[in-house]
Amino acid sequence: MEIPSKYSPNETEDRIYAMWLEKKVFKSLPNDKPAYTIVIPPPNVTGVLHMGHMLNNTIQDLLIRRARMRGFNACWVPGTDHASIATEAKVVQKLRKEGIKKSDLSRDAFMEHAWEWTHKHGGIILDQLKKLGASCDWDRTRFTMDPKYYESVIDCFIDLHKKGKIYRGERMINWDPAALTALSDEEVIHKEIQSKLYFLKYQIEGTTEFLTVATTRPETILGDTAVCVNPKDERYTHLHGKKVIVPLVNRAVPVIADEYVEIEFGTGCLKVTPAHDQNDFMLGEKYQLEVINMMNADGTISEAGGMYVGQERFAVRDQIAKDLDAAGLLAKTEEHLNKVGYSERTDVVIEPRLSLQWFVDMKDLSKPALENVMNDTIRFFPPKFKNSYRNWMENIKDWCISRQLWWGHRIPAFYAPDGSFEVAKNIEDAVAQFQAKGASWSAADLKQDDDVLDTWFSSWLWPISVFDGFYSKEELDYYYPTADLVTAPEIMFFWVARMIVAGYEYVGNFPFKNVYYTGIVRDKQGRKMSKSLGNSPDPIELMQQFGADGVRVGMLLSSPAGNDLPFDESLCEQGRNFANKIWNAFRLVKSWEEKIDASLEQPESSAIAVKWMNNRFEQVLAEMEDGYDKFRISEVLMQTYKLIWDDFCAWYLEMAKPSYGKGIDSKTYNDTLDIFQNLLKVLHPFMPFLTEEMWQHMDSWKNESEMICISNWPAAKTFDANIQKEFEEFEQLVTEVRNVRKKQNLPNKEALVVSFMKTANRNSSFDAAFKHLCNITELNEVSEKMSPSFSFMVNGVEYFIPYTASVDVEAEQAKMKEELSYLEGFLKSVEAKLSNERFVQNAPAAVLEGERKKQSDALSKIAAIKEQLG
RNA sequence: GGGAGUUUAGCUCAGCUGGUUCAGAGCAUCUGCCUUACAAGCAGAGGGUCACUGGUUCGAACCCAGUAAUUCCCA
Repeated sequence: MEIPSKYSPNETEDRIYAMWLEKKVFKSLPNDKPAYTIVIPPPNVTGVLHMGHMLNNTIQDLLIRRARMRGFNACWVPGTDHASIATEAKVVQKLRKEGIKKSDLSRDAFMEHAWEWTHKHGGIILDQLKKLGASCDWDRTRFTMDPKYYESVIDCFIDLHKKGKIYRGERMINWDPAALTALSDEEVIHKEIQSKLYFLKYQIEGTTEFLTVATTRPETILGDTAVCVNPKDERYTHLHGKKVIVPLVNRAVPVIADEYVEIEFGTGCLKVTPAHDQNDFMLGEKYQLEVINMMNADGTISEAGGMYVGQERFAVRDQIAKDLDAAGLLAKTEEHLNKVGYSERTDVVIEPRLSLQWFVDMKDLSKPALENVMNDTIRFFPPKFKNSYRNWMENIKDWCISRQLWWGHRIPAFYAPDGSFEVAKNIEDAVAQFQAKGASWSAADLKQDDDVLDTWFSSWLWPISVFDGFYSKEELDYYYPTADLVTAPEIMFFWVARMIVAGYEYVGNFPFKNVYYTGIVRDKQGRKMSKSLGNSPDPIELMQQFGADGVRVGMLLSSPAGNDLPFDESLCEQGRNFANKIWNAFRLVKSWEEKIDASLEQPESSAIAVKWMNNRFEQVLAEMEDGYDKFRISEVLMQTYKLIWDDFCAWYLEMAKPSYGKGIDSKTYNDTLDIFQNLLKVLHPFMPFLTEEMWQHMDSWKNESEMICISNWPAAKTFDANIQKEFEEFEQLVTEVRNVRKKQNLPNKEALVVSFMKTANRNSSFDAAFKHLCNITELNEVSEKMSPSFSFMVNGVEYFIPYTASVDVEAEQAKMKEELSYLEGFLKSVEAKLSNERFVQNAPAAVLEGERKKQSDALSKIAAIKEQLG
């Protein structure tokens, strides 16, 4: 069979993936084996694959594939998130393009559109993950709005409400005036904005004096109900208890004194607008101030504002500044840098708004979640994230979970006409609950809460609900807690922390053992990849260009946990080249199949090569296992890369390769296949398609296991560090000979004679391989130095290769002199150290010995060069 | 304003308990090769004031203090 010299992933990958699916190798059901479970961070149901997903899912696939090969019952649960606000925004946008306004639709009609959209776009991302090679158990695909999942979210709400952990209250929340919904603190992005500080003049009642107040939001004077100064501020002591007139509005409001006010900021006077600022609200409660809600939900001025009614908030800001100025009530304006909150989804400025919302009381719920991360019951990689986790958890605030949206889990609260309500699973239960309390409302009287729950209020149950854990313990007991969670640090608070909270509350145990935080994928200029910048490559195109394996390697080559990944297509190219390298190694070994000569004994050079390569494999395997334990994924990949490219291809295969036209002995051939097989196994998690394709081409491998993805991970064996030391000596020797060949322009075809100075310490293990690799006919021991000849020292032994006619003797001598002066300098520094009494007294024996060896090596090299120079 | 990081070769990063793993890797670069697996390759080579300033130590990329640059999180 002819195998092409270039590996073409496009022809291979779909075929291999189809085989895996057909053989159901990713399927997991509880059995006798230990479980190894990962739940996917569910992408938005209508999302498309971006580079962040690629990184994230490559890592998950790598972990799950390795676990599968190590004999675990590996279960990777895929699924999607309904992404309440994000999806609803997309649907609203789509309807708008069709000329339909959301406000013109009934809730049911809107939901129909939303489901239609979900069915049309949902699941695309999961198909894209298949291209990547993701070995999910697709039969388990979950969606956060699946009927059973939906039910678990509602039951969770009801349960927490019963426990008194969920309450309804009027609070200052973050209001998105574009999406017309409340947002959690985590959905607000603070940006530093150059804005203006307006200095407004408030007349002191009954005088002609004015008090100047600085504000960034002059339009909110419409809602002013007090002015506050610091009690320690002597400038204003005389005003305590007085009243001032709000400019333009002409309302008299009290001057109150509270430590909250910063004396240094602005004029030291603060206007208090309890309905439109978090801190003002607090002051309002403390001093029982009137609350004037002067803004509508959409950010326009309300009737209560009394002026500018119906106008947009920022237009009013400009207008009111002009009007104040015209009235002589604007003292001045200053440029001012301040932080303004923006909606994560709609990017409009958030309004603090007073409204009735549902909250989860997080104080007690969060305690076990904090404790068990701090004591490493749940481990974070990298651990530095424990700090910010603790910071957040120690200052945790109640979680606003209601959203004024339709797409999501509708809050199970039913209101009676008198305003009382019951939290219940359905309207019948609600009626019964009312009746139990003596209120005889019928179903027709009741109205369910219009709002839905925050998306994260469903995804925080993900590791439980994907196993139907609220209704059956069977799968939960087997798969939970899961092994690893792979996610972005950005959603540590949104999601990771809350899953831990829910885990302890509902299962009494952590949801995952390890959390691996990936970095953010950035472009070459260090910018975050985003749609608006257009700097994100299309993952599907990348995979077409470099193969899924190439892209996987590219993603993992430089992504230590928690570090950002500066992405560059050339990394994928490196991955593709690596695939091709292995492919060609395979072609070589495959070609030996027909060259096996049973009459041949295994040559000594091959025997040592096999011995070394096996030993080397064990050594690197041990390093790799250690790397995996520490989640140092890119290091493990690099170790694998070098093991295959350098050790196996560049050294082993060259040593084991028969001379041109010669056959190969069957022992070397079989040994090579065994080595190759192990290499493919440890490579498989990184490059699943390539390794599976090669596996399928080799019958003897298929005898062990039908597919590499379900073969057995190599068991670690002991290794001998000495063999590696001897090899490194041999490596140096080969390099020296190659250099001599190069200097003399001697091709490898021309055989050489090499001599070495007689010594007791020389190790000859690799001599056969040395002769084979460097085409050396004779390796002679001599007792006198040869001249004229090239000479070099390897581990204290001096080697000689006679000059040929073409050598530039003077240039050679100049080089030797240079080397000599370097060595003499080096020797000096070593001797200086050794003559330092305090060093000799304090340094440990091993270090001292090392220095003495440096000294003696340098001395002998110097002697050799001097002799050579004559 | 509070907190957490980062700074080592042109680029991306290792460097774990202060000392032979100590200045390293991959990529890129340069030189020579289409050598019978692979030019998506092979062989060889060059490249660093470990951000800066001080300190501790026989000894510092590593520990301490300060400075600068930079990233992120929280308010």
